[in-house]
Amino acid sequence: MIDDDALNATFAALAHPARRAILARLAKGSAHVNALAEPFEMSLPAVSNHIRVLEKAGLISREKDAQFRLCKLETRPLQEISNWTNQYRHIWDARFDAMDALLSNIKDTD
Amino acid sequence: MIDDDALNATFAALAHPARRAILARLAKGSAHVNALAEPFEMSLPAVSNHIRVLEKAGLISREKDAQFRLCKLETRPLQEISNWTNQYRHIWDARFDAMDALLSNIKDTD
DNA sequence: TCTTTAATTAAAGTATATGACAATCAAGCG
DNA sequence: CGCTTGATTGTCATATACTTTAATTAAAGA
Repeated sequence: MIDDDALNATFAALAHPARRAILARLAKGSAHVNALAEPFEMSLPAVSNHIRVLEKAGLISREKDAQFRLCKLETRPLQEISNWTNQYRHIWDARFDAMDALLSNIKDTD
Repeated sequence: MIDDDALNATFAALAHPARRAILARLAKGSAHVNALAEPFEMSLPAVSNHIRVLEKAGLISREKDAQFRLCKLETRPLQEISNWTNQYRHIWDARFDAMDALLSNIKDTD
């Protein structure tokens, strides 16, 4: 299971609200570290570390631009967790169908 | 952001391969704790703790049956991370389209 | 060169996660 | 009741996560 490690890293990275907020910000466009840190109460080193975690999980990439680091959202890990989640979709579909049938039945006998 | 805590718990729970393996097993049907622990090298208390983490995240529920605990997969948190991931789907769609256009262009000028 | 800006690294503290083993609880059975 | 089975709780050790402050690197500009 080679991508087991990848899933571990991706899920762990997404488990922190600050990191999800950073991704949400990057979904609107690439940004530098200071700009990403600005909305947070946290210190800059703390944000820098969150960015490092996101990069190690492949959720973002960083491009050097003089003394700046331009951070960009990467979607591959998100696609992977989407695929992983889809393994279970038939189960919630089945339960929804069962619920639906139950409700129809109640309505019919009403 | 009330469901921020829920997402934290769900993503953190899914970040451990043993816990994902337990969910995969439960996708095939409900099972008792000992049955869930059987495939693992880990001690039973360790598995019991993983199950506790999954339950706190709402990913499973437990039903008492004499001295047994029947564990059942719950899909709501999985649907929630599916929804969360869908926020980003337009980005990877857009990038795929851009890549597609680029490849078409290369083929046209070939 | 000296300074400013952008960002990372280092050191340190607190907290939480993981897992082992031992002990315990709870329920059913002889 | 005493025993077995299923599962949890307690205690401990190790490791990793999160955050801060202080210091450092890297690049640009006066």
